Amino acid sequence: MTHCHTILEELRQRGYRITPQREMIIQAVSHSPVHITAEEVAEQLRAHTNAINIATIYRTLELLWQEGFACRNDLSEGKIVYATFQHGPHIHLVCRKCNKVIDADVEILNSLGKDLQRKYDFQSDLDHFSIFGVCTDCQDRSNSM
Amino acid sequence: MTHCHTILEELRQRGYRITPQREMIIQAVSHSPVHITAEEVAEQLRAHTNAINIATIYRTLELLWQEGFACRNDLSEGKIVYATFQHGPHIHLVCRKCNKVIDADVEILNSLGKDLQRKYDFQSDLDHFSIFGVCTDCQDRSNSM
DNA sequence: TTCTTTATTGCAAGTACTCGCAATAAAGAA
DNA sequence: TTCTTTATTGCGAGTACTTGCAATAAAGAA
Repeated sequence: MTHCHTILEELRQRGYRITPQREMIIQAVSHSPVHITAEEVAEQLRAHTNAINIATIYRTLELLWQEGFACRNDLSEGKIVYATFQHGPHIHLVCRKCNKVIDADVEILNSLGKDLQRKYDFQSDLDHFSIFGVCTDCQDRSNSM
Repeated sequence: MTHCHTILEELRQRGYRITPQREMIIQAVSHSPVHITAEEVAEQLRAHTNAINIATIYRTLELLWQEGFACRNDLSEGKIVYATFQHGPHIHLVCRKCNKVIDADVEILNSLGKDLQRKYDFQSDLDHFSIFGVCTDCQDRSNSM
């Protein structure tokens, strides 16, 4: 609740307009305990109203990402997932062979973030981050073939 | 030339079949000096033959990625780009505000790769890697608003 | 060389997402 | 409160990519 309102207030202050559609979409994303897709937001909202267009949902999710209120991850499932930063930062190690996702510790990225800031003055989004590669099981599998 | 044949030979040894389509697609990708999209591969191949279906191109690019012969990057331009490892590893710092892409040094990721290997036995694809964030210019722009 | 197996292709339909444009409505001004 | 400006929405069309399935053809066996 509080979190939603913080985002809405910040958006207003940055000159964006607060519409009922945006309120509902932000509520849905920031209350979701897990990453959520645009289609899942749409499903949730259809319970309350059938008056929100899917294009608006895509646009709002893009906005939340661009303004730094949400992360946006391609988990190689054919869909992009979004989440607000309510639920603690983490890294996804995504296996490109079996699509398994391992959640890793953020600490591992601390020094990288600082290096990128220092060397390139680039403020990197490392809080919810995906790294592709090959997991243990799939490494073994290809060795034994 | 040599590079193509290495990939083809390796694929055959892993039990994949070598078709004229795959040969042409691999040639196109591995000779491209820059990242290339599926549609760009199709354009190039249309010069030689008009007999390759776009679905085959997508499938072959996916295969090259899964088997570790190509990288696959979402540069947030609405298209996915591919490249083989001919042209030296690098990192893309992609600005989520203005979509600018800064090429960074790979060395910056060396310790991360080792950490992920050690802690999670995860073999990460860090050779052509994208990191989203906000570039210098866009940081300044949002501070002054 | 011919046969057999089955991976791969092409096609057409489907899904995820984007974009241009006219209509609507938020937010500040009067 | 009403007016004005212009960001935002909904719609429909378009793009990027995926998938199921029958037909084709690569690769090893005979």
